[in-house]
Amino acid sequence: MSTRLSQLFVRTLREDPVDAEVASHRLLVRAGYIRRQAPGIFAWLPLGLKVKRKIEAIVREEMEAAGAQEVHFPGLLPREAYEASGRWSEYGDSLFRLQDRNGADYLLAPTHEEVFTLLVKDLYSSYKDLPLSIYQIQDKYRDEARSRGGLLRGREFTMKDAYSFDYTDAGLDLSYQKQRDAYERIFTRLGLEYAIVKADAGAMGGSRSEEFLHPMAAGEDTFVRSAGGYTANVEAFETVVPETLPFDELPQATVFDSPDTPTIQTLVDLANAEQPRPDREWTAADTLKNVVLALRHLDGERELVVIGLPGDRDVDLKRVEVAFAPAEVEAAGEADFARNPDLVKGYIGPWSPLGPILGEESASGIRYLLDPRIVDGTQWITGANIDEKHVLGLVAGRDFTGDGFVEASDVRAGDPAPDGSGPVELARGMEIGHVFQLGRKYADALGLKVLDENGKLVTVTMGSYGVGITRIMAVIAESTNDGKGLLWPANVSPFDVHVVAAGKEPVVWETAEALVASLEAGGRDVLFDDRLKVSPGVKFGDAELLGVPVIVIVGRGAVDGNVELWDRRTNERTPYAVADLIGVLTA
RNA sequence: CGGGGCGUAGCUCAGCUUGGUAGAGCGCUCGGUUUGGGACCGAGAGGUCGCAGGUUCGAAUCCUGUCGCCCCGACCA
Repeated sequence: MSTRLSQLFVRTLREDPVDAEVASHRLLVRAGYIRRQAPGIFAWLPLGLKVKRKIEAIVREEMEAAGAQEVHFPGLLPREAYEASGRWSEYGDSLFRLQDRNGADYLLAPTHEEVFTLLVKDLYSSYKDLPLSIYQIQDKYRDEARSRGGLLRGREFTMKDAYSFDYTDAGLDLSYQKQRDAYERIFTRLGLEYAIVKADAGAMGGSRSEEFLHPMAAGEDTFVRSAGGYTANVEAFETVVPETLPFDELPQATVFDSPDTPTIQTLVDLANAEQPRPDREWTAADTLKNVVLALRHLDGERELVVIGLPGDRDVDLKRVEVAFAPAEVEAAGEADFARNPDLVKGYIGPWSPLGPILGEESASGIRYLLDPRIVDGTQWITGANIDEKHVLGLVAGRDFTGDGFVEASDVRAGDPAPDGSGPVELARGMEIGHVFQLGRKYADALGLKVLDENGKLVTVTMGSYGVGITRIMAVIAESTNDGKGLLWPANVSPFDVHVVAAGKEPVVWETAEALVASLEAGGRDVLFDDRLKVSPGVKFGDAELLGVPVIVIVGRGAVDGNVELWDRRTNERTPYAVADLIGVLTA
């Protein structure tokens, strides 16, 4: 096949579009691959479609190799299924909802767990039909609070979503592993570096979950990795719990005056000045900070919860949200404090001279959750629940206890990995794939059961596996462009060869035409820049912008039957006799 | 949701302070010259100045409102 640039539906832009910030977005628009239609929604031009389809083809091949069969669902779905799974409300504002002429509720699907589950329920009722893996490549809709980065996070995007159905846990493990292996092959074929990190299952429910993150500065996820090979999303990072300490010999806690201590640092300074420690200085890590949060539950109830954590740590909102999902989390406001006079702002602590203040069994009745580092026997400086007073030497397990532990503190470089593989470092990454075991959440909600070998009804266990096709395209563009333009890996490039005719002599055009025909005959997909009145400079610039990695220049040398092979990646130009070049490029 | 910025030709922008017939470059059309790194000359086409209201003889420009878009942030005793 070949395409003449003079006929191709494309217009390259000389200047950067003003609304595009990240390189992939800028270049895809400038090179005429996509056009913005609405915020986070793009139209696809021929070049963009070609690349997208090549990525899809690779994903399809690996899905089929993994034993998954392709199906296709509508993007427009009725409310009922999502009502049954609870996601009509759980998805919140991110769901595009609409109504038909009769006022019936519909949605534009953000993912398809429900309808896949229902279809399998419709058709299958025996363990003999399982395992089953089916997938689709389809456009998804999510009304993102803030779409960004062009294709990196859109409101309409193409996703490959696969679902596995098993009737045993072992079967699910196997199906999960097959998809996970397929993902490794997909990203390897696409030349994308990736880290597999433990992830939180979030609103999707379920248990085991891993994300494939491509390390990149513009990434949206922060993840941790240790030299010893541990990787995890910060949301899923598990704090290493210290040993508990004996506390029988410890002195009683003492209350001390602490006016003007609006921050942890001022508190630490005051303690060092007036309550000095013999062996070392007090630090922020000796203080117990109590953060008041408000949870908004699905049923609308507002619950205050206090989180106790070492004073040198901050609450990580994302981790907190995961910990309390599906409830939404926000900072407690003035009104919350007004309703709970037990909480003395600035001096909140689990204990006061009058007795326990925090905890479900305490005076306030407010749930009190602790950072896992606050183990029995640890001693703390914390608020005494009296204005301008703190307490020193308050001992966990003796003077106060929490209602449980919560992973709420921020994760820092240098924190120990939970598997003992050493300290972790933090990195930014973009999620390009996600595999997780849904378990029986959807099957339970929607009643998907089969008869097992013993004639007993068992609930099916499911997995769900997503790859963002359009996001991958942006990530590839992001990681391979070189400032002059796009630079595609050969297996997703819109064309195999980009032939540039530079010059106006008839021999140039005759040579170029013949070359294109030969390459085409040799099975190559060729883009031929046949624009007669366009100067060579413009053609070279466009060739660089479009990003086909193999460029052939037919110009001055054509008279002697010579052309140049231009390697876009290395920028090297190598002269060839036409016949030799055809041999090289069609080998 | 909070903060900042911006809406004028297909694209990138000027004009607005100080109201007076809508501008430039690129792109596009026609003619001609040019052709190995974004050529040149000449002639053209193309805009409800985001929208609504107001002030005024007169509004892209001043006032009010509104809508939209882009970027950053979203938690803290």
